[in-house]
Amino acid sequence: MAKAERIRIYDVARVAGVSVATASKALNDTGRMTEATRLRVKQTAAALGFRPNAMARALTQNRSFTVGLLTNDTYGRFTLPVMAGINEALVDQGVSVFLCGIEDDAELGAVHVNAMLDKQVDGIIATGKRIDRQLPVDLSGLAVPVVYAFTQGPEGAVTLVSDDAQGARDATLHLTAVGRRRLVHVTGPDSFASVRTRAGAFREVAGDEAPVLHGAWSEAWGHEAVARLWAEGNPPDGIFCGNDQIARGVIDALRERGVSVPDAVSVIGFDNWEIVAAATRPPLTTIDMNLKELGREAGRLILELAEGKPVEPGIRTLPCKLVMRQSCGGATPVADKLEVHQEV
Amino acid sequence: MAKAERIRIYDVARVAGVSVATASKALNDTGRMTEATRLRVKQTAAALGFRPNAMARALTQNRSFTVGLLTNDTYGRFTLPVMAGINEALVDQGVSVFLCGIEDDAELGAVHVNAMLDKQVDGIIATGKRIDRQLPVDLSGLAVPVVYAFTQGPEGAVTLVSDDAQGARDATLHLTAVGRRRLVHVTGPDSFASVRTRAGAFREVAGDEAPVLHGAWSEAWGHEAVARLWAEGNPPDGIFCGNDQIARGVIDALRERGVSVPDAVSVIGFDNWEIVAAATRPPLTTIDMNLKELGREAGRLILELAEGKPVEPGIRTLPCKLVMRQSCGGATPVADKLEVHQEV
DNA sequence: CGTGATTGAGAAACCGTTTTATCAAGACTG
DNA sequence: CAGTCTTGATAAAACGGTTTCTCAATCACG
Repeated sequence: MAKAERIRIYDVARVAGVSVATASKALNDTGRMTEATRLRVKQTAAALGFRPNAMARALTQNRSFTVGLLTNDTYGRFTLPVMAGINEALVDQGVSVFLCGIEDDAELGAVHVNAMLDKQVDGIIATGKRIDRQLPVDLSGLAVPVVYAFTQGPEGAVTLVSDDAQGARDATLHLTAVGRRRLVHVTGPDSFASVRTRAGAFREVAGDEAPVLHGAWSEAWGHEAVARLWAEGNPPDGIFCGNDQIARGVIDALRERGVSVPDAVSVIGFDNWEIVAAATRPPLTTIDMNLKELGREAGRLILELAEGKPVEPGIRTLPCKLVMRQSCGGATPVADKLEVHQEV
Repeated sequence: MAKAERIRIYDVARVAGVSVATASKALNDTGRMTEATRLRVKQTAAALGFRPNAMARALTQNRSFTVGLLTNDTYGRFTLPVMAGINEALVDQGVSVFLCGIEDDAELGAVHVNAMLDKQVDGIIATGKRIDRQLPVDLSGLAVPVVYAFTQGPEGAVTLVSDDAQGARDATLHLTAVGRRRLVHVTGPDSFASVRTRAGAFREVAGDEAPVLHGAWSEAWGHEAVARLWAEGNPPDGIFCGNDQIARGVIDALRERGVSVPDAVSVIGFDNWEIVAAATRPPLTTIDMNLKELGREAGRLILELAEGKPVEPGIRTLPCKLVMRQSCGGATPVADKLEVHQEV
């Protein structure tokens, strides 16, 4: 469509019969001039299909309308929803996002950070796959603002995390709400902060004696946990799993044992990884961490920082929400697609 | 670390006792000068920690060292490996990647494309979740080069796809290699070009009469297909599935029926979606589409195009490769992590 | 009606590079 | 030794915008 030569502001000015200075001011709604002139310039620009060269603009304003997103989450399980939220918050402002996957390689991280800085990013958002670990790069003392989303930042940084405690509490409360009394929590390794937080919240609701089983973040561990629980007497009637993969393993194992979900046992997961949660039989009731909203918020914050507005440092906690499907019984099952995309 | 003021080339020039022109040429290995001068400038630049302002550079060279990646694959199943490859090919060249998810929204697509063009991207790579569909944006006649990776481009475009036929052939051959004779193909909807290609290749090897069952791309369909196949007499002893999710459904259904995989039946998938393939019991032998390599190639091509080098248009086909795990028997099972990351 | 304040618009400087054109000095050439 | 060729380096002009000054024309006011 648009071919060869790009329209420059110079062209707009000439056609509109004004100087470039006036044209610039007209288009940016700055400076003083007749409303008529401003309108004429704007219409001319629109008619000519003028799109300002972002590079030139960046050079003078020292703003590139670009932010960098750094992640070490290769599969994108966490990064993609966050990214979607960020983009959503920024696209209207004309801000684009550089995505850089850096594995856990410090050197690669440094390379990418430098590339970003060279490109004059207005800010950097760091995100990861684990809330209690820092990325293998030092982002402190950079000339640009940094926001940490779903990964740990240094003291005094602006950090966004989802509310593990509230999510775990809601999950456990949901189990009690559907009438379960013998609750257990099957979760990941004790070394994860979020595991400890969730386990704490679980016991807050289920009682200090309620069992918590630690293992890997895998379906296999879900199977094994069920084997253990059913080997002892008095198996649970409500299982809160640390993530959806464990939950899937648990549900599969229960079916293999002939234990009905949700009739005999309710199972609830954590993450709302749709690809897993929707494939379990029955579909998994789980906790959604609202990562997209977290991304949106991160986008908003980095923008404010980039514009020089003051942002209070510290950890901001965003609520999780319960997504009801059919693995807990009790509630009316909701159509999957609907529920998942229903968020505001 | 690096604080307040950035070092400009002006500073380097002053300290090195040369003009900015000389400094620029020294650092870019252009122009004529004593080797001594060149070296002195370079050393000064290094000592001062000079990093050129990419915006300013972009303005003169009309190259931003930036490319846009457009995708409609929300889950990142296909996009992320492609992206990883692209980044790998480009990071050494100092090129960064804008990632834009555009769902299937034409308007959103246009917004993002325009944002990219404003930022003077050197090229755009379009990728998607389906090889036979175009993205809902028109990228033809743009001022910048475009490469299509794993998505359909218009006539005469530079397009990269994985070799569905070869992959399907290899999968089927593998089933025969482990001694299977009654083969079936359980795959996705007939409307997908890759489904038809793979089915064709399957029959090429397995015989024209070999059954092909079409359904959804889901575990549920895998279950149902098994139910159907075992309802009739003479069930298959080798099943080639159109993707890993179907394969997982098939394997689960077989276990529920007490049919041993791989003793009684061999199952092979397609995609090598590790999160699925590694979680099936037994782990899934499957076909890897080499998406990362596809991304690398896309990166290389877009770079050549951006540099004005001639690139022959047309469709380039990259080979798939067989990833052996344990669902087919026959071969020595390979440790999962090893196999997956072993690629060159 | 003269004078100071306000308004609308433009000229020019600037942002940090690259690149082109220019130029002085030294190296050949005949 | 005068004239031409190289060579190494520089000044200045881009690149495409934004922003700061400056200034003439209009307006308000006593």
